[in-house]
Amino acid sequence: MSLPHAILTALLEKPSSGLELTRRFDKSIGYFWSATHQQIYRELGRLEAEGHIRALPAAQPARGQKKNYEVLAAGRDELARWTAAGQDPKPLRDTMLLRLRAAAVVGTTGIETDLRRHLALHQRQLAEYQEIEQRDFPPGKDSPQDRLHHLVLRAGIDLETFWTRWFEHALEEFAQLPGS
Amino acid sequence: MSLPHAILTALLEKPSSGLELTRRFDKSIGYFWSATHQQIYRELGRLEAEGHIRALPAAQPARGQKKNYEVLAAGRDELARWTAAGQDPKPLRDTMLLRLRAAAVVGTTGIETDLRRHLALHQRQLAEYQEIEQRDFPPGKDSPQDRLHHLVLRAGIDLETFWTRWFEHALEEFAQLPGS
DNA sequence: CCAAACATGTAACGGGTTACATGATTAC
DNA sequence: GTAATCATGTAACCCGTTACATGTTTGG
Repeated sequence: MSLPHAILTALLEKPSSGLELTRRFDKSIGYFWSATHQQIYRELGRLEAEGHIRALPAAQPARGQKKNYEVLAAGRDELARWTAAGQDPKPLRDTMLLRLRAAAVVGTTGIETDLRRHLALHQRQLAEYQEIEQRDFPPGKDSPQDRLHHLVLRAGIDLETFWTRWFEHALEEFAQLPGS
Repeated sequence: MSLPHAILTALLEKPSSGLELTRRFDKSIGYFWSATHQQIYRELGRLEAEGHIRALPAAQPARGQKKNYEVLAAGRDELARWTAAGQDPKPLRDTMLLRLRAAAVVGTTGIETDLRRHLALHQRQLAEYQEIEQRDFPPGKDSPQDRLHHLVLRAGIDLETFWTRWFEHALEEFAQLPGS
């Protein structure tokens, strides 16, 4: 139950239409909570039915017609409630780690190529985050909002740093493995 | 489509019944791919129907009766194929980061307690992983299987290390935030 | 005018989660 | 004998994914 709250957050930051939200979920909030346009439209419908958001007037309820949404007081309250409520962290679920475990049984043939590819992807993501940091968080900016946003970005940067190092280490190990 | 392959891996490591698998998914493989007993039974049924595993004979097909499964050649082949095939990494999806982003809009009231709780949980998980490392991976052990298992465990240790540091950093930031 | 891009949806499916159901074995 | 535990399942629901459908505006 996080997608509706991701949408509420995005709409509070800036009222938008479904497609605009989809675009914003390709970056920004999407960096730690991705969603497709189908999910977003489905959820916008529910949020509107629950009275958490409303379509701005002057928007015809027709297909192919842009509909802008804004958050209502009830929606803001719900988001505040959800944000403050305790939640357990989700257990890790990582396919690559599972594949390495499987490789210990059925052999490592073919994985190394994908290890290299994943390393490159994580390096690229890291570079992207670092650019955002330099562009959006110069030393002067430190309003409470900026500090929170920077904290979140820091998590992304440090996570990608961890993964790039780990994949490098993994490839070193593979180089020492017999029959590779 | 990873759960069947997690199960195949577990069954190749050691033939088991559904409940034994469930127990093993609470540790070991479950550290990076968790599953409930309902998921496991559903998937065991499918894997058997597809001819990837079979129930060992001398097991009555009755309710409440233990059924041990072993992997067939077709199952091993499928696991090898899946392990070698290229797969894209899943985008990050983290509730706590989303909550911090929401907190930048609706206020930070109430989150700090949960930050502390999560920090403690990650510290505990880290300690557990470190115990496993000391117990299962003494300097001498370095067969290819051991190296792969150790590599996976290393990912867990380094990930939890990252999270503990990040939560500590987050709490420092919160200490400097006005109105906390 | 027509193709591309914009914009909003519907339908179907599969995996993960939760609640519940049922039979067999063991401990007291 | 009966309560707890072991063991295997069924059913319903929600979310994420994929494929497809439909209408509108804009550029050439």
